[in-house]
Amino acid sequence: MLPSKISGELEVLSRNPLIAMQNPAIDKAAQLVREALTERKALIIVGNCWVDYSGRASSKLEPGERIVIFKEDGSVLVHRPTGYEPVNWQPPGCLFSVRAVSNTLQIRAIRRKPSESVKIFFDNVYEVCALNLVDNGAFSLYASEEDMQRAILSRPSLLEDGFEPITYEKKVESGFVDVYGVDKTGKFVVVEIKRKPAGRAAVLQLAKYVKAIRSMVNREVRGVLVAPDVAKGVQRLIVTLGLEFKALDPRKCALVLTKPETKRLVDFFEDTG
Amino acid sequence: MLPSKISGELEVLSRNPLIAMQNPAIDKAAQLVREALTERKALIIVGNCWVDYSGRASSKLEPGERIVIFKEDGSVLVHRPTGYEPVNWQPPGCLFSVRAVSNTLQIRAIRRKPSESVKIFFDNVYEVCALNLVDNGAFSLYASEEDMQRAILSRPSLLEDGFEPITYEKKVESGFVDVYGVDKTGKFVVVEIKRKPAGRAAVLQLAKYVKAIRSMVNREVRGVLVAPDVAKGVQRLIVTLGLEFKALDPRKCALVLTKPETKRLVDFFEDTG
DNA sequence: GAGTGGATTTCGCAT
DNA sequence: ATGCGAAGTCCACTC
Repeated sequence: MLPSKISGELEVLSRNPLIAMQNPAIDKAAQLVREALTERKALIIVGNCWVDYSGRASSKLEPGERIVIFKEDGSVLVHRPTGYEPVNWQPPGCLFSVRAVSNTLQIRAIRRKPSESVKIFFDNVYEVCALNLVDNGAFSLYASEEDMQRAILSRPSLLEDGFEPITYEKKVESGFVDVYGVDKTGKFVVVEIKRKPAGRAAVLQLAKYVKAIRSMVNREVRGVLVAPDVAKGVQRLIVTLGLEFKALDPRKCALVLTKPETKRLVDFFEDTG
Repeated sequence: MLPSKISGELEVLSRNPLIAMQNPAIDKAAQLVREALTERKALIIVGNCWVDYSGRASSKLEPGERIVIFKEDGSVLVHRPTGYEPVNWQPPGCLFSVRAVSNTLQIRAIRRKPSESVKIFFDNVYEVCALNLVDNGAFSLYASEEDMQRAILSRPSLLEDGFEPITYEKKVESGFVDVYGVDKTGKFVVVEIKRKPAGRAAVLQLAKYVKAIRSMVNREVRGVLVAPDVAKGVQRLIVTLGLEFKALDPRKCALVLTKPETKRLVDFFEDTG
């Protein structure tokens, strides 16, 4: 048995994850492109191209140098040198046709429902990479601050037994309260949520909100800071200002959100308890 | 003066749009990556990597083979071999740091407001492309069917003078009416919109809707087919069924939508008149 | 700078 | 299959 690192490298050598051409002739490029698309490989083409799209809408992209990616599932991305979003694209499930006509590489990607067509024309190809990629790595995303808020609203006992949210993001002067409610003794509770160890700023903000609410209602008002932890020295400040701290791990919130939110909030740390 | 095709190729040769390395050692790859990011070039890295994200939320991506793109504007895309969307990303405006530590290429992309960090680690690089891309090609998108609908609603005179929409996408049995309203003589008008030359199916659908509406109201009901053109032989069918046709170019609709829609609906055919 | 609405949204889950 | 809501949405525009 070889060490996994070594065996992995051998595997990569035998699989040959990459076939690349630099500045190929159009017909050579077309050949590699056709092969890659036929074998459902991922494919990168860099070159000077123009694009016609027709389907739900229509668009035309004049010539320029771009990065075009074809994926194993039949999706297409045309990326300009700037911007997060592709300028043209096609969702997964496309059928392709490839032609080399009068020194122009033409690739058409079509799909049904809705019926859409993207045609890409290259008159200059700088690089073609046909890729045989293996990607089984798990992706896990855990709770955002907003997720923690939803978690508390959907299960108020996360904060404390008997807590009942009244409204959330209540507007006060200079901001919004994350969560706002009443505890089991009838006192108002103002909650400030942080998904990271809370610093001084979070505490001061909470104090400000508590003060604002106190000026509006004639009842006792508690201020509770919810975060996975507090930064060093902040605990003292919390006590000094008459506030409270409740530890809550954002990963735990992720597990609580079992309704539609489950989709992206998967078990990340199984050792969370 | 050289022909533009030739001069363009000379320009490409002198500019050197591509520096590529296949299966480089990690430190060599790091060198090219650092250079490309420093010079604000676009950059493609294909290899085995894992990713940590922390910011609005947090995520972890276990090792696998992916395509990673860095763009001139400081945006980052991590693409798995399938799917339209990047699994991890960073919007434009990032700052980068590159390190090669114990045979691992580490790239960090951070941005402020919101404060976010994406860390990408490669232990195996199959391909690195540093790109010097020139892309000034105009992108134009013109109206979708929905845009045409909005255009008519925002300027009913596109259909005819005196037309007043009542509601749109009115539900009838087996479908929705695109636009529904009253003409200047008080008759009901049912509008069916197509962004391409209308075929028999569109006409028959409109006829069905007209029939459905007639069974619901005690008033005259007109059926108007709106499209840039009608397919061959369909005009007869329209007349036979007692319907009407109104020619409307989707490109014209695009120009009508001058409110927020302007952003993507630019003048595409200046010779539209 | 914050807030609002659209997108060739995409994506995932519900019915 | 269709519809609904969320997204690390992104993006452009308004106040």
